[in-house]
Amino acid sequence: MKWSDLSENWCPVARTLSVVGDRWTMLILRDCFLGMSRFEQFIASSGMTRHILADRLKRLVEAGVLERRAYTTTPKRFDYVLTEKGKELAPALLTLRDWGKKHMPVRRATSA
Amino acid sequence: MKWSDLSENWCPVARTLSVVGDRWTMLILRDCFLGMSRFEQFIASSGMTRHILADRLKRLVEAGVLERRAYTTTPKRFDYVLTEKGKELAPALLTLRDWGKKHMPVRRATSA
DNA sequence: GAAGTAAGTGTCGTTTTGGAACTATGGCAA
DNA sequence: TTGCCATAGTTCCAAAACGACACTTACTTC
Repeated sequence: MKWSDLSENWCPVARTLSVVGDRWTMLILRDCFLGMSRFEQFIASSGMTRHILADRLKRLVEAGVLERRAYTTTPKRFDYVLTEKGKELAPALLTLRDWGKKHMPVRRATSA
Repeated sequence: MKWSDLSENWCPVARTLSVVGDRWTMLILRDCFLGMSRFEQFIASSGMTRHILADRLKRLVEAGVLERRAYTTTPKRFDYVLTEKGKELAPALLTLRDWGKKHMPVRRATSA
């Protein structure tokens, strides 16, 4: 893997993937679109490890897709919210969702 | 990573990602849409290692996104071509491309 | 019969990941 | 004012995935 090498690739698809080309990253974004914004929420929702979540959030903030905003100063707690750039990933998530609905039916429900 | 665990997830986005939620996988699909179909072509185009390419192709074939077709029987050579299911990922690739064009400008060209 | 091509495998050392515990800071409650 | 809980991470270790590159197999061509 050369995460960052892709960011200067001639191909815009590759450049996009340098930011969101990771299963966990996409799931974080999905959760953001569902209204989540906090570390523990992402953990509970996605099943990823705290380690990876911390790493992916950092990358997304660096990439300008999410913004890290303190919502309390005293114990220093943060919200992660979509920037305009991040919000414009909605169509991508929606096409992935549509494809999944059509081509990846669930055989047995895992929760609902 | 729990590649396969996601395939039965309640969320269609997650299920889709269980198949294509990987930077290399997406790049292979991009190349397919650009008309490529052979091992060495993918290698030359994407810069991934043969090891990973072999693995991802196998997964994509298992997922029904690509079809592995022998184009010579004597030395056993194969083409990897998009199935209908695979072709329907085009909108997803296009939205990723559009986002990349808009939000991930190239600072310096790497090849062209 | 030596070299080239296509499609992988094998090996090996380095990264990344998964899992779980640990830290820091403050709230609340007894 | 000690103890427990919540949030947002960080640290540690073992296991899995990855990157680089050589090697294989089965032809073809020179």
